[in-house]
Amino acid sequence: MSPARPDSASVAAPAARGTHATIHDVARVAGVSVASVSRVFNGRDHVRAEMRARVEQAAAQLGYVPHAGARSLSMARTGAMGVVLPDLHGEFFSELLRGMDREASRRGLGLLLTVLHDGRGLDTLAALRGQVDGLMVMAPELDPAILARHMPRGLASVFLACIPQDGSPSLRIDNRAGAAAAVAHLAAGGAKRIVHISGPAGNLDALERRAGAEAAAAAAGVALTVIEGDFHEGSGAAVGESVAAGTLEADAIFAANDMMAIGALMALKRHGVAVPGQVAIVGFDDIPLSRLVSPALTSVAIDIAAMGARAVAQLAARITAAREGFLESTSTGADETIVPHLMVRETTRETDRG
Amino acid sequence: MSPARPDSASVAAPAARGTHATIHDVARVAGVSVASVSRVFNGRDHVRAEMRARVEQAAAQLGYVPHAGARSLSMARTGAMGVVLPDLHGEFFSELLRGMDREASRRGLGLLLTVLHDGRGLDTLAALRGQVDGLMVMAPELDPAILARHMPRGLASVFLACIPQDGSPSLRIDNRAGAAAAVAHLAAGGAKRIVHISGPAGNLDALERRAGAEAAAAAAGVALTVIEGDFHEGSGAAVGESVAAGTLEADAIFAANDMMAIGALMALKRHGVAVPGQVAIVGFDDIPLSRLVSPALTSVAIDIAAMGARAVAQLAARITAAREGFLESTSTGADETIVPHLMVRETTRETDRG
DNA sequence: CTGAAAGCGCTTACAG
DNA sequence: CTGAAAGCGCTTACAG
Repeated sequence: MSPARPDSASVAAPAARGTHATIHDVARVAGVSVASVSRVFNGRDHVRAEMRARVEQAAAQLGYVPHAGARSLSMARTGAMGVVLPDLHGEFFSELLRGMDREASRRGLGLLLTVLHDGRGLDTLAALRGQVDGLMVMAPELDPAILARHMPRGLASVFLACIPQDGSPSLRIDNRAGAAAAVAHLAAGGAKRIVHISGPAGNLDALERRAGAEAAAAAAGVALTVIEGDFHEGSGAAVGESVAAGTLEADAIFAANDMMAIGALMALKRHGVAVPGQVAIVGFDDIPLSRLVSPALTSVAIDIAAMGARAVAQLAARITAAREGFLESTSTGADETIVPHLMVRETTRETDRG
Repeated sequence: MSPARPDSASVAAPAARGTHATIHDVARVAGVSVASVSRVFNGRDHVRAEMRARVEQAAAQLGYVPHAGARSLSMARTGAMGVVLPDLHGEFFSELLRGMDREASRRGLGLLLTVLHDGRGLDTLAALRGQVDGLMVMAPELDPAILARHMPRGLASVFLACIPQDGSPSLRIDNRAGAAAAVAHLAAGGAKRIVHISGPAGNLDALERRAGAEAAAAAAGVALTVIEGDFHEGSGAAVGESVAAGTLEADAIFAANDMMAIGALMALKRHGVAVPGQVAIVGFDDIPLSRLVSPALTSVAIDIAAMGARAVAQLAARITAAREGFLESTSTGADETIVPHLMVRETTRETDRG
């Protein structure tokens, strides 16, 4: 209705300056109703070939692209899934996202990333309503009650490596079993005094790994000293330094993740301590890097990408179920537990090069 | 209007089953207009304290959360930025996302991820209109013309490491300078026959790095043989094997990225070739891993996270400019070039341990 | 097969 | 300060 800028010489310019053509513009140019334009673009209903041609013509001429936001409002479906992760770094997250993306893009779904910088970001979760169809939440550090309080009510969700709230399915790593396998392996290799570098207190994965390590150590009758780390290389290095200096006695180290294990490994090497000759090492996660350090790191492996893909599949199932009316109280989609396995490499076995 | 399910005993249940309370529900319960509810939640206009209290009461009682989709439709602002990346893996991407997230969450913005699996996914780009406020696109492998054809018209965007289309600003790495520095460093260290493991043909970064390497080799008067790789560890390993076998003569290797450099390094070590004693190695990117392999890899460093953060900042500026009416033809936000620097480590310098 | 109209859940001039 | 109404750009029963 507003007069077109006279200096705009282009064909059938859309309404305002800089603005996109809308479905109304296309309808007007094609001389049909907006309903028909919608039908042509969604292709479910039947439309006459001539109508289709005219609409497609007009759309091409105007450079029309449907507005995803408007569409999702009227269809009550956004085509995106929210991913809520703790502060991201390292290969664990790129692997997880990679797996999620693989499955999501197969289904034509987008991924909306939200990072929780230790707690901050929680309030943005509720704001995700209407922006995503569901949520995948990984928050191993968070008090479940706090997390629960911030979850947008009624939004389908699946929890990764943290305790599920409502009937939401969860994907859990069997941390106990993995840690126990690591310690049993070290004991079988002759270790007598194992140091466990744990994850930060309050982290669920960390707690479970520690419990598994303690159980296995008790079962094998070997000593286990726990030193709290923070999942970063530095805290592993500190332990390595202590062991090299003799402050801390150990013939084996089991770290709650690979980065700490690698930190310890580097520190020991720096001080000329033979690995695994004098001190054997096992990590957890089996990030791609573990294979590349030398000696290559023995680690408890989980298929991180597969876990991401499973999370997407579970969430998709849950969204469908919700749409078809099954209420949320029913736990749709059973929980899944991922059982890790030990990747034995050079840090736990004598190699022929001294 | 539809009769509430009689078995639902909960207080003031929202309209349909499983459905969220809307702004209308809150307005009804609070006994005010929807406009007032909106004002309370947006807090720009003045509202009486008593009104505010009643609305907040009602909202809390109903568990009301504003619908982001509806909001963004009427405000023409989604609060999300689209990130378009090539198939993601490795630390480069987690670093980039980390940097983007840092800046985006500071601004209260979300990140919507779209991965281009070599070309597939391009058609989903247009569908992003109305779902994000702007786009950050990294597509070094794509024909710029093809990319241009698929870009949603009129959506603000910034290009990373690829040629900008319209007046969109771009963030470029000075690949030539970085590669030249690497080769000059090798030549200065005494290398006479350098093998360059390039990235895949058609990749812009790869082309530029190669060009920089060739120029520097010519300038230094040393021989440079180019072998095409694919940016993955395996192709670097293959070159390492050839060098170890003597099929390929080289006293230095410059790889177009770190993963290939590490592949070569591992292969050489496996065959007992001394690094850097017999063959020196330089990589590109300086991913965190480079520091951890042994000997630690000399590499051309770029601050990847900072680059991600800059992209977000540039895009934000561009979105603001577009909103305030500066037309897209004007190139808002100057291009930025990031100059890498050489991180010298053990693969190019004799260490005291033989 | 096609169109007029209502509706998705918000925001925001426009009047009071 | 507050409310009624129009509008954001789509989709989808409902009639024809």
